[in-house]
Amino acid sequence: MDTRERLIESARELLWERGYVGTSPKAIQQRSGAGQGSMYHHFHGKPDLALAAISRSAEELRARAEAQFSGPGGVVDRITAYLRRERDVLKGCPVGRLTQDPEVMSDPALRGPVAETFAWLTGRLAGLLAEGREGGELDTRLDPAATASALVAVLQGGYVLARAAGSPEAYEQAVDGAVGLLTAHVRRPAGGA
Amino acid sequence: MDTRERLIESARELLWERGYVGTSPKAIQQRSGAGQGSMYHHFHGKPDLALAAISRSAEELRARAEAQFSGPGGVVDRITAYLRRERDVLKGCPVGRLTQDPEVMSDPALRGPVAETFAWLTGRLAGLLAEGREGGELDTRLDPAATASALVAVLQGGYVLARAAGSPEAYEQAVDGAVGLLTAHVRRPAGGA
DNA sequence: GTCTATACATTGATAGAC
DNA sequence: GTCTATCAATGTATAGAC
Repeated sequence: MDTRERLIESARELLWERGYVGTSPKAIQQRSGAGQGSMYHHFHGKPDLALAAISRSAEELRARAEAQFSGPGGVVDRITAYLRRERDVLKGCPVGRLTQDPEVMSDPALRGPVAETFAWLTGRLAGLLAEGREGGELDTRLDPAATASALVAVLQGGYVLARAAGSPEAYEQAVDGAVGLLTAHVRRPAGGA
Repeated sequence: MDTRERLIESARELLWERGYVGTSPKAIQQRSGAGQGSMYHHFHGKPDLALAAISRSAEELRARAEAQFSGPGGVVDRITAYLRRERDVLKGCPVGRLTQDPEVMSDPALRGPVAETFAWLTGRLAGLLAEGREGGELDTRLDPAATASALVAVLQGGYVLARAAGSPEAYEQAVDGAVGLLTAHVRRPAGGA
């Protein structure tokens, strides 16, 4: 991994752990093993490097989610697999975390990837739910868009509960609750993969 | 309002807007109109003042929630009223926000009020749901504890979605989705206040 | 109780040698 | 491309006068 790459990966880790305000260029340099001048050679400054890091985290989140959404099984199976996928629960969501950072939200360039990620995620889930409803797997009374938002919110809020409690179980309980509520809307099992 | 009080209120606002790492003693002093020495006379330092501010925000959240929980109507009415209560959605949750702050979570004193708040909130909601189930208002298949966690998570995650989208509508959509899912578990309308 | 002065570390960046 | 100065501003306090 070259210097530029190490800088991006170190910035990603630190943004995840400490957010934008809590992450200094110096800390990024030390974690990556790069010197002062090296960082400023590859990037214009902290915002520029942060943009590279945020964009990559957003892409990664999307790719990992898509892997579950396009997997085998019925719509409810795939959504449940996504919710229950193994996660670093106590570390929180590397993208959702950034919504709490005023400096990220006030900079359109940094904010862009965050906004796009959640727009895509809720849209993709809404599409799956609509598919399940049309295929007869889900109750017709279920509102795909609203339900999709609620499911993404349970994930993001589950991280908050887990961090507050200091235990991943709080996340799992929230997901159990969401899956339990969703299950009441299942009309018939999926027709298999 | 005396100086000590103005310091606490200014710290509360800044912690809400910018988090612990993003809030400097200097900024608190300027917002409150107090001088350097004045702040260090009333508090031992930043963590001490932050503890006072966090404790008060936690108490306030609890009081406001309890006002809805002990209000009129059936269990589902009261929970829905709580979820749909008017909120400064784009500002986020003053307590939940702190879970993203590594310096808050690593200090047991600062973390305490945050952990207690969410433990109380999910417990209180679980109690209401259990009450609704025993009274015949809710389906017996509904798991009170898991559902309570999911509802609190929808709130916290709804804030994240709203901030990402830059609009309170994202929060409202998530709440609509949660209420829609919960409604499927209602067996009969509540017996009135 | 409040003020001003002082202090020392960190932040975010630039300059210029190599 | 990377390194070592250097820098002005900010962060988080302490000291001591009033």
